[in-house]
Amino acid sequence: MVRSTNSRRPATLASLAAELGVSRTTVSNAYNRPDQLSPELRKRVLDTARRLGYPGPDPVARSLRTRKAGAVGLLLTENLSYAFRDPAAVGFLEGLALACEDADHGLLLIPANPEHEDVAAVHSAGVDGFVVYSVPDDDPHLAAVMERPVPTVICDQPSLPEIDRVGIDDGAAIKELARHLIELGHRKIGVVCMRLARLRNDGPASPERQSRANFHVQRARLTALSEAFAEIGVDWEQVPVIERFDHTTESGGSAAAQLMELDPEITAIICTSDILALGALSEVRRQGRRVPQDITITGFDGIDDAERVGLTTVRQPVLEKGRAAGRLLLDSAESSGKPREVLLETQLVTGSTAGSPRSVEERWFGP
Amino acid sequence: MVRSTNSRRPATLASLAAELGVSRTTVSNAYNRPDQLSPELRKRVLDTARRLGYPGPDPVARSLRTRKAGAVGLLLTENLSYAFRDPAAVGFLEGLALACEDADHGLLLIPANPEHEDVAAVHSAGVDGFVVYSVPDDDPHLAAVMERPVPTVICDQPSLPEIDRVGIDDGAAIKELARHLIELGHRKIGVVCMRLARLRNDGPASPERQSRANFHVQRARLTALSEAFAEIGVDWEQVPVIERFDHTTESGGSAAAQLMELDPEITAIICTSDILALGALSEVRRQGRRVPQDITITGFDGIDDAERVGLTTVRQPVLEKGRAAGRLLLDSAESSGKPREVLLETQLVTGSTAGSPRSVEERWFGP
DNA sequence: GTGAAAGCGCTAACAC
DNA sequence: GTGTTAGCGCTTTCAC
Repeated sequence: MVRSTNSRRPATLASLAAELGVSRTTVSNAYNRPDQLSPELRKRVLDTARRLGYPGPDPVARSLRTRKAGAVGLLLTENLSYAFRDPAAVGFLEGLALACEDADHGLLLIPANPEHEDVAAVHSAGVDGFVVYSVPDDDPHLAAVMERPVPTVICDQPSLPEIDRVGIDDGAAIKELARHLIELGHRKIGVVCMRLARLRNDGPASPERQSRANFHVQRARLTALSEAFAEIGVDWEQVPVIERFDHTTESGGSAAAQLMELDPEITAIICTSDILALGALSEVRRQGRRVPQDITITGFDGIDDAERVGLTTVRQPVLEKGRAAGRLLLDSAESSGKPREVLLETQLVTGSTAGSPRSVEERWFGP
Repeated sequence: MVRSTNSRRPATLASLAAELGVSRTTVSNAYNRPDQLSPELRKRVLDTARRLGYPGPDPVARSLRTRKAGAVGLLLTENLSYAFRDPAAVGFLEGLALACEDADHGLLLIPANPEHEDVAAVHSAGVDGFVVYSVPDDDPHLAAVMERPVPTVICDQPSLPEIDRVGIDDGAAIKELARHLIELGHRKIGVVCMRLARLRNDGPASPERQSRANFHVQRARLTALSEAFAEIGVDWEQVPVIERFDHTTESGGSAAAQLMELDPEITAIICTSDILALGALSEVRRQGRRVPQDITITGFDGIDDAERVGLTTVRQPVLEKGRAAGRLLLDSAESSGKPREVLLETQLVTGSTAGSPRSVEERWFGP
């Protein structure tokens, strides 16, 4: 196997045609419409192409002409490499890749560093459409995507009126979880949540900040929690909510610590992701507390590691989300104008990290 | 945020220029060379663009003109979605994504289903270069990549004389592992390896098949093992090697079972990947044998799960491999003609799954 | 079954 | 600082 040449592109469709003494159309047909010319001629074309080191029609030129790139662009909130760190994101990617593969499309990961406002990468992506995965509603990259005259599907957030979307019912899902905790008897809880805005903020999130969150999913979950607990008379103003910018177990751990220091009386820590919950779990145990006897911890997502340690959480079909997003995008032909929305089912997973809170007496004097 | 229009592309650089009564160059400059025109004019151009719903220069047309796509293509052995299942592949992807991000390039995952011979996806990828990750030397997609007149870097396999490559010294790495087992006293071993050719084969791999393997990495490891054991007088012809096509823990488990049935006397199972080893571990334990007291098991890669369970293995820097491959490709300008090779360091990880074999007496009558 | 003509939308010299 | 010219390499009616 020898590389034809390392130098400058040697031959074009036109030069090949000239060499052969046929028209460009014929050469083009040899590649794209074999039935439009005699097998002999086609063979002659292809053979000469090999001899001249002609690599076949240039994909970019073809794209320009056909107005198809054969690729789907993916925009993520985070550094590209982050996408490979978060199991939920990896699951989503897998599903999306599956859908692309089925439709013979490539998947272009777009470098959209959230720290930078530079949206050039979005502008220069040669794609037939975009999938946007969980970005803040004021993300400049998202705005750039919306400007591109190609179909777009958003997964999770934001929820835009005109745009196809796939997601879950975040509110309903976490409400089910909240009711589970309420039934167990929890009244004093604390919350650890992911970033609520594009600017870093690590610490307590006031109710104002919560309701002003630029991440629709986080906002929906917090709102639903407040509603669920309001139903039993808990004043949400008194519920500590700790925000973390980085989505890591370390963040989850430090947030849990901060929470317990802020209000030692809480009997449960609700985390808006499994990653955060896993970190909280470690931290709580490091402090010598038992779960769930001393404190209850819950997550969200249903990643493998969570199930492995028996975390009480909400399982969402991340792979299906990716696949649904890809399908929606690649079926855009059928899009009859009105935006479509796909809501996937979630499932409460009652693990071993949630239990009934002990009474204050029990806490101090044993069961 | 409103999508300018959902209909057909409304404006082009030319129509914008006409509308403004300026030349196309000026409009182009407004986007690409702000310093080439007055700020006022630029503003007027951009404003009119917004008004007309002009989304900025078409990326494909620009690519055609500039001969740059701003993207790197990635070719994998497996279905795209597999890449997200294998932790080693995910690590590689992360590294590669990092390198691409640094260079403001996108990463295009190319759908190259190994079951199909259809290489159209390779032909239609608008990229500035390819990274090829661990494919068999007779892969038709690889051949298609080699035909494209763009730089290419291969990671792991195959090892082609003309092409830049990044990898590890597979032979040396596994030899170190082999010597470790030899020192522990193992003489009767069995091997579980990954696929050796493009066609499915699940079962024993003869020495001929081993040396004819289309996967350079597997071949190198098997050869090195045979050499290491030859040094102490072990006849490699007698060493059972079980091949598995699918790279899963299930495969590892069934292969281990097959191995033990084939030769109940083996005291160690060397697996050529952690995934296979993890599967072997489960199977062996399921059969009631203790590791390492009853049998020794080793892996290769150093994935998180392996370290978690204390697998004796070889750690290789998967993320660094991805990053190195990306850098090599994106630095191709500096490529002075002669192919470059980057070999990364590996490290023997002595975990808790390798120990001294018990004597036959001990096996039957206890220690 | 084959060819001629007409661009797809853009950028880069170079001249003004 | 702005415009003119000349393609980048290809596909696609539509005649022949």
